Amino acid sequence: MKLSNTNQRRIIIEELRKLDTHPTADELYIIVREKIPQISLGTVYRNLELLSKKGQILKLELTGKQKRFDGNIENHYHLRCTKCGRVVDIEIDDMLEIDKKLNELVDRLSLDGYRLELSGICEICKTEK
Amino acid sequence: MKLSNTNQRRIIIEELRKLDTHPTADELYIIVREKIPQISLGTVYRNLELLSKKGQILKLELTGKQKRFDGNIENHYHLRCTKCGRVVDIEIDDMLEIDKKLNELVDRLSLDGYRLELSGICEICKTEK
DNA sequence: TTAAAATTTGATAATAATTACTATTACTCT
DNA sequence: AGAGTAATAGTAATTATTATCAAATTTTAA
Ligand SMILES: [Mn+2]
Ligand SMILES: [Mn+2]
Ligand SMILES: [Zn+2]
Ligand SMILES: [Zn+2]
Repeated sequence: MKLSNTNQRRIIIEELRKLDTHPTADELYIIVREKIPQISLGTVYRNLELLSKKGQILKLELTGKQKRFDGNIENHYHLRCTKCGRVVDIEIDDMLEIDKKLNELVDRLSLDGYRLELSGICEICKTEK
Repeated sequence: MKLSNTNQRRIIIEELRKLDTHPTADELYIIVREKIPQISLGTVYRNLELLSKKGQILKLELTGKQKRFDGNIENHYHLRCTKCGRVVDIEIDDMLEIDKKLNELVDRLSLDGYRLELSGICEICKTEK
């Protein structure tokens, strides 16, 4: 099935792509309402789900009860801050090697993939005493 | 605060330790009711939460909406089956190396830890059909 | 041993996050 | 433009989990 071009859908992707905060559906809903005040929360949920199925965005099912979404579909890793709960992108060279090893494992065992989540204190929490 | 010795708590740990299926709270509730028919679901939730905080069991927050629990607190890895949804233990030599690398990373960046979940078809689904 | 203090329980209510439903509206394709 | 398909807003329902609280059980310590 192909996706129609609706205003709602376009704004949802646009606004998500502006963020690096990995918002939850309700967080993005608040932002999108500034552009389309009458949009419903269900529409945001529905589209985030659809878009992630189509591979246009990422759905992050990490620890914590709410799903989060990411407009950046490049292969990268996330750190969940144990203090503030933020999910932040992590850029480490070592990851390349670990990623390689994990992909080898996945290939050899004919698996689908893996999900890796680091946890610790984020940079923001580190700097602000 | 120390935990009292209640019959409910004892049976919950006992039954969980007999399983390698990583049951959800409601799945374990059904099993425990065979020993203590009047036990309430809230008691099962409460105790699983407490016991995991005390480190006596593991709480697995993997993909999927329900939390799962594990009586085996040894360091080991899990595979979520994309077909049947089961969570199964995975025993692979490679994991040792990957684990080592990940722990090095965690140490060097002063993180807390990491969470890794593999996904693919489990052995049971592979053999049947 | 016993009684007060602390903890836990079962029952139930409440909450949080997500999904389902549906009449109406918007897109798409010709 | 008009038929056919898909999506929307608004709302209800569902699912998983947590909270509340009086009664029961367990612990502590006299
Ligand atoms: Mn990201
Ligand atoms: Mn296990
Ligand atoms: Zn933080
Ligand atoms: Zn399976």
